[in-house]
Amino acid sequence: MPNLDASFSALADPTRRAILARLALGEATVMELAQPFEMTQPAVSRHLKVLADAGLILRRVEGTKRPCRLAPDAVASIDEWLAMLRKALAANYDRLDGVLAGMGAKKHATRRKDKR
Amino acid sequence: MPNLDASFSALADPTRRAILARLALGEATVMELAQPFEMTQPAVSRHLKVLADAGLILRRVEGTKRPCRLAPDAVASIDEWLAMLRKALAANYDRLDGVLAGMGAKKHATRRKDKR
DNA sequence: TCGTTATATAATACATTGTTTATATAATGA
DNA sequence: TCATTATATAAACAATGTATTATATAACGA
Repeated sequence: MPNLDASFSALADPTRRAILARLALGEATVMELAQPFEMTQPAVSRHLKVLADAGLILRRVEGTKRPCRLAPDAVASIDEWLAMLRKALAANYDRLDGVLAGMGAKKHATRRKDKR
Repeated sequence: MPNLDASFSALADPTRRAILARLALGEATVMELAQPFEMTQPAVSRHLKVLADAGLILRRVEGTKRPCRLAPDAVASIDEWLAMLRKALAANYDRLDGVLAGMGAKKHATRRKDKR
């Protein structure tokens, strides 16, 4: 299983997510990806390398082309981690609900946007 | 819904994921979080700000403390995006399976680790 | 009110990342 | 074999992000 550092780091970049979204529509070569994204080919190649290293995409060789596609089990490991959070949320939420209600600080969570 | 850029960027950092994992065990104050992670308090504060801005955690005020906890719907928006990938994978995988099989390039994906 | 505790902010040093241009490599077709 | 197409790599650099120390602020307890 690919490591989470690489996976999330890869997904953290909007360009790479856009690339994945594009690949969700089907296989695409590097040039095909470079066009809609208004970036140079080397830039896309670099992003693809990041995605590949993270195990999010797979590449095959077809002549001089290297069509990319989404990696089947990429999402799985990410899901696993998120499942941990999900589970914790389910548990903590209820628990805290009581705690918070009991101290009058209920929905009053005091979240400061950025303050000053 | 929080934006994905912020969410994934926040999750991309191992320290922040560790903090979330810690928070999965229950609420914790800044100092409580700072201890196990062997970092200075300001560093943790900064990470918490990132997590809060990304909508991944909530903070409430309790005296001089500011206990943090996981945000209930944080995972949701991330899941939505991943669902898109998941769906695409389900669709593309089958489709490509045929394509690949039909051109002898099957499992031969040629993924270069880092080459040289 | 004063010292302490809990946390945030500022200034700064440093590492990482993303982009570009230029160039290399590798397969294709004439 | 030569020009072309598709992609990768290198070098350079700007932009970001992260960690640290020093300092500010705010609530608490004596």
